[in-house]
Amino acid sequence: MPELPEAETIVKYLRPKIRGKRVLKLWSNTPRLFRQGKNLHKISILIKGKTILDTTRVGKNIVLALNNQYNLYIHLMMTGKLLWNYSKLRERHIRFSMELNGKNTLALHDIRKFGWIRLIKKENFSDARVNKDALSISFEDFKNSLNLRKMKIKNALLNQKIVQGIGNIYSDEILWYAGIEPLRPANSLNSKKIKRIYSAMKKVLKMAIRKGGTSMRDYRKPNGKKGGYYPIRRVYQREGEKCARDGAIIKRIKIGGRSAHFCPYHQT
DNA sequence: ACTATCCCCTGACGGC
DNA sequence: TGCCGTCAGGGGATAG
Repeated sequence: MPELPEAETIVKYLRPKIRGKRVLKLWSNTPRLFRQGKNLHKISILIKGKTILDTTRVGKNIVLALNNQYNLYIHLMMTGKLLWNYSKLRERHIRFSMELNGKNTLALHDIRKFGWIRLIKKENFSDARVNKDALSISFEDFKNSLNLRKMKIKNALLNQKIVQGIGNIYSDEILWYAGIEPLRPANSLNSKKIKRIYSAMKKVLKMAIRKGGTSMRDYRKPNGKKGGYYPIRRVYQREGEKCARDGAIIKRIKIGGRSAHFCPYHQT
């Protein structure tokens, strides 16, 4: 499940490879990919012949900046992978590919077709959006946003309108480090507790980036290698195991249709 | 403003 | 062997 650290890992890998490359040809067999009434033809007209200036990330979105007024946004959702110079003979589930000069190809592999690709005008790439990224958001903005919500803190961390980049794995991990129970209403947390969550958020995401992300089922780096966070995770998918902090048995509950894992002893 | 629920899609897995 | 139900989970839509 690509979340912020996985997107960051992909961006770091791709950035030097595709900087300055020109887009020669686009291919796709999945109309749904483009959403909002767009299609491959409409996208092609605006991209073909353009140069990719840079590769960045906002939340879980991967952003290719073109040398015109557009950015190409890619969201991998749950099973999406970007493949660099993949082998056509080996891969199933390729939904989109982009030929670049120098005989290079960037392809989207996505088993469940939940991922999407959109062209977004640079003028709509607002600071407000960038400033909600989990690694950029200020403590004041984070705290003020949580103070306004009575939703459960687990859901608040997953809500991309509040903070961008956290998914189910890292929300569990962040709350474990912060010692906060996932069911707690966001607006019931005092400044001190929000500070703990804020610090844990930065710590967990940076640690996961250093490890190259979490490979559980589908996620791989564009070179096909696995990320290294999964073995060092503290709670996610550890129901019934002992908490690394205090030895209590880790519980798993459902919150809003998603699984949440936590230590019932130190997360309060 | 927020909650609850469904849907999109495919593959893995357990029960029989 | 294979059929069926369930689960994985981000985000959009919709009803309440």
